Amino acid sequence: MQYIQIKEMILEQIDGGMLLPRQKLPSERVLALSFNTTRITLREALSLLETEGRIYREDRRGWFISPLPLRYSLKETFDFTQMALSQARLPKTECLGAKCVLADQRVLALLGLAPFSTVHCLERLYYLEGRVVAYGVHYIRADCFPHLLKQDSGSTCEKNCLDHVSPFYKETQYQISARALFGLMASRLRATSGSLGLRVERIHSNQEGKKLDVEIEYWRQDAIKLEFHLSLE
Amino acid sequence: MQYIQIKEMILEQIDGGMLLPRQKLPSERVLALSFNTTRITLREALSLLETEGRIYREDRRGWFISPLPLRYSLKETFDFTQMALSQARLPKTECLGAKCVLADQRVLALLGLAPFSTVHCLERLYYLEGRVVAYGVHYIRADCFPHLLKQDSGSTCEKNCLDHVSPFYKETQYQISARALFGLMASRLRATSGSLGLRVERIHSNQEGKKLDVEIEYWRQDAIKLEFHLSLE
DNA sequence: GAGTGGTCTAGACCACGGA
DNA sequence: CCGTGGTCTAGACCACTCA
Repeated sequence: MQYIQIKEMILEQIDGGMLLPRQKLPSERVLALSFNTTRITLREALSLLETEGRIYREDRRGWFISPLPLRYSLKETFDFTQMALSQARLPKTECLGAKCVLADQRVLALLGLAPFSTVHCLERLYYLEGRVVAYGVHYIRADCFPHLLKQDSGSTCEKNCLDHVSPFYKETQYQISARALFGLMASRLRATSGSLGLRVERIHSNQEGKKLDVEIEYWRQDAIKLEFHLSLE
Repeated sequence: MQYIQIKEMILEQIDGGMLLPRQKLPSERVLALSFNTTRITLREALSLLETEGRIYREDRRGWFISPLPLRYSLKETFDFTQMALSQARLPKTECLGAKCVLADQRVLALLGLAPFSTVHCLERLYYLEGRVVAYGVHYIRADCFPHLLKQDSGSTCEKNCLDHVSPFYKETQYQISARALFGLMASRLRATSGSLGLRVERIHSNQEGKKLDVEIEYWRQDAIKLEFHLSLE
């Protein structure tokens, strides 16, 4: 169980403040040498630290120290910028695209739509202190909000669409699961293919129980800590 | 990316119904041979499937097909038996111990207690169709519920303590995170040391905002899918 | 006691990132 | 172009599980 000891030693360095958040670790070969072992064993130790959320990988770029996770509060609406700022973090949201498209099978099912329905589709990347931490896609029923994207194609993405949609929210349905990140998703997050991510799905319904929109986010595993509270009344 | 293809081939077997839930896969050596590769590469493919929640490991026993995950609804109170039964699953709860102890540092902090406070501590294992899926520990303020364990030491554990405590619940605070399973925790769940688990923490407070108890659960990653809903009023 | 998974060694080649 | 991480080979030993 050599890799456990290696893990502990690296952890000491981190906890001792020798290594700062987002700092790059030495190369695998160098680390393997200094722990007097092979790359395979060394990688075992690194993977363990990755699972524990203490370090993260950027595909082909190396291993880095994880910053403190963002506390992600499960609320009716999701406002990344405000959530980050309130925790003294530096957020950035990048818009990847906003268009009106035919809903695919999965979206049809999630929103309970008839075949060939159209939805507005907004894709975003979320950054903290310059590091990509999540990819999010937002599908909004086009029949309920026909002019959402048409009015001002440029700024709609920056300016939160939520302003138009959220006033109608009555119920919010969450689903959370651990998922492996692959292909496009992985590369958008600069993650190694097959690494673990957290999937957060949020469906909103209005007063009449009609499903208005669905947001799906994929987070880097170490980037968030989920929390929320309920109160009886 | 040979291991991706191997993963896909195994997945086909599972989805094709050739392999049933909780059934054991052939040994790593046999699989490596039949895919004409080495154990290391084969294990890469298996780890990927594990991350995706399609198969799971029992420490030193082998790899098994994952059953469908239990839908875990985040509510004010947690009733494993009822949750499982309502989804046509076969639950079993095993009590590992019930005693009154001095609260350790961590529990003191979680419940906001004064040093040297005592708490009732109940430990349980949760099974589905005979497979261990979670370990849970429940700490309850002893000063608020002094006679909880004294009355009938034997049956208290079976008979849910919740009956005594839950009527006072007013607020519930959840925290969810991905954690690596180690040592005692791993062996209780028959998991390989270092494998991924889901940690669910739940703190209940009463009308006056006083924290009454905290439940901490560690779930095998593939065993549950978290969900919940909110509604505005 | 046979076979298993857990761990480890000592290499290798390739494609990509960054200078 | 160099060094990196991603991937892979071909073995080995040990402690444990299970029949």
